[in-house]
Amino acid sequence: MHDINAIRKDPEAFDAGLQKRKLEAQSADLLAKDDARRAAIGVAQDLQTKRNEASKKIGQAKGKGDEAEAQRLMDEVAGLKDSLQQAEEAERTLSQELNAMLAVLPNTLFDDVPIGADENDNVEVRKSGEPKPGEKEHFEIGEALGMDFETAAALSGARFVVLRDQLARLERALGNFMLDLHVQEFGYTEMSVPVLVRDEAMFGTGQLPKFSEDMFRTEEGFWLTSTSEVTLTNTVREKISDAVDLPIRVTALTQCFRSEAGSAGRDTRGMIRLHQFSKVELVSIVDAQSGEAELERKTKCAEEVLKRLGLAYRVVQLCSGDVGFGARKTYDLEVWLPGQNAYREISSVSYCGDFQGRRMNARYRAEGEKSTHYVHTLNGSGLAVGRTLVAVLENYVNADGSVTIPEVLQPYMGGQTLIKPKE
RNA sequence: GGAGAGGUGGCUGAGUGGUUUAAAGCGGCGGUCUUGAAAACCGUUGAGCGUUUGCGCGUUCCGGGGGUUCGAAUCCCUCCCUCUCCGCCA
Repeated sequence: MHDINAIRKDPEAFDAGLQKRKLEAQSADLLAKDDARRAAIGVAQDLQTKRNEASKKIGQAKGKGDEAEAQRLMDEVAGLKDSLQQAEEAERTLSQELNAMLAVLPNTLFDDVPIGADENDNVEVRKSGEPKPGEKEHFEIGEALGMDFETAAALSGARFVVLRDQLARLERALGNFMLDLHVQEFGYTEMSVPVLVRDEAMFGTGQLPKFSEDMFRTEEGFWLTSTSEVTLTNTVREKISDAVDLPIRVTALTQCFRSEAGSAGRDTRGMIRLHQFSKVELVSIVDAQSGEAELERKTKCAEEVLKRLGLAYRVVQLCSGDVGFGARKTYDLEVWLPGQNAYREISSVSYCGDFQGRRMNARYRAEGEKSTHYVHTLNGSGLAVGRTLVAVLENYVNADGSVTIPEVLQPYMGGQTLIKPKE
């Protein structure tokens, strides 16, 4: 959510920011609405002042037992009520209209975000590891090991998967390994959170009101979280934190649910793009000064998972056309998939400034300061577990169809070093 | 699912239609005293919005939203949440 005061102060800068997102200038419309709103507030407040003064006098007269005087005063302000209600209604309506306009505007990009149309214009920042050649895609490798799309289709339809036996355990091993790394070495606090949330939580992180069609909703009105960014970030909703408690770094391994409404025909085979997948999420709540450093730190935390798994990857900075709605700056981690002969997104790490903090009304109080500030938020995958499983299969497959278990995962697999197709 | 009780500031908690401000306590901050600290005592301490160069002035907020009234924390409607008992249940 944007700060209308900031827009009023520098409308040109705001419109320039929208233009970088390929959106029309809107400051004129917003400020016109804001002017009307503030005028309405002034009118309503004047009437409230009159009413309060009159009511006080009536109370005093009644206290003295002077009913005639009280009645005279009441007659005097009889007309006030209607005009006050109208003024309050006008103020309410205008505020709601302004908020509705602001709620659908994306965050302002940082100056260093490169201009571009889509993911093809993203800029490579660094690379790690040597991309290997390979022939088989993960679903070809996985078939013999317990990756079962037919059964999943019978249960739930397209874009679901059933993992059996050693693959199921490998998925669990990956999740546990990631959580342990972030908790033990990077100071994140592990959380177990709901996957069903209310409208307010989805609004706070920016999924609502604009992206309702990307998510699933229950008949009771709950939303299934598309990422635990929603729950982890909203833990500070409507709260005022002490600056000494920042940064708050939290992580969770949850199932994520996405309708994939706009992606028909993309990644239809395999487990790259599913309606349900598990992901380890990393969220930070920080003060206004620490955001950019935290973005670099979090990116490194996510990268470390890939390094320890021995997977080649690259870091790209998203261009203006690819940065998400709530973010000011985003790094994607792309893992090398030999079967696809390509780097594919496996993590996305974003700095949102105070955009979500303002939507959540989440604030902090700096030491020695009386006033409050909105918290700054960051989120990133650390990593998408399903896609990491894909990467392990394609990078560690052997000629006989078996898959070597990366060393760091072996303790999580009971010491097992290899998973083999059934005879 | 049935019945009942509740939601008040950072925390505890009083306040059932009015007479200046949501009492009081705790916690926080400042001060007095002290070599220093503790204790005691004194003072101070909510979040927004509008307006103003500023001091300030005004206004809203007692779970959310509406309503009744000249006037609402207090009365009415509605939604959300918490707790207790019963039922069901991993």
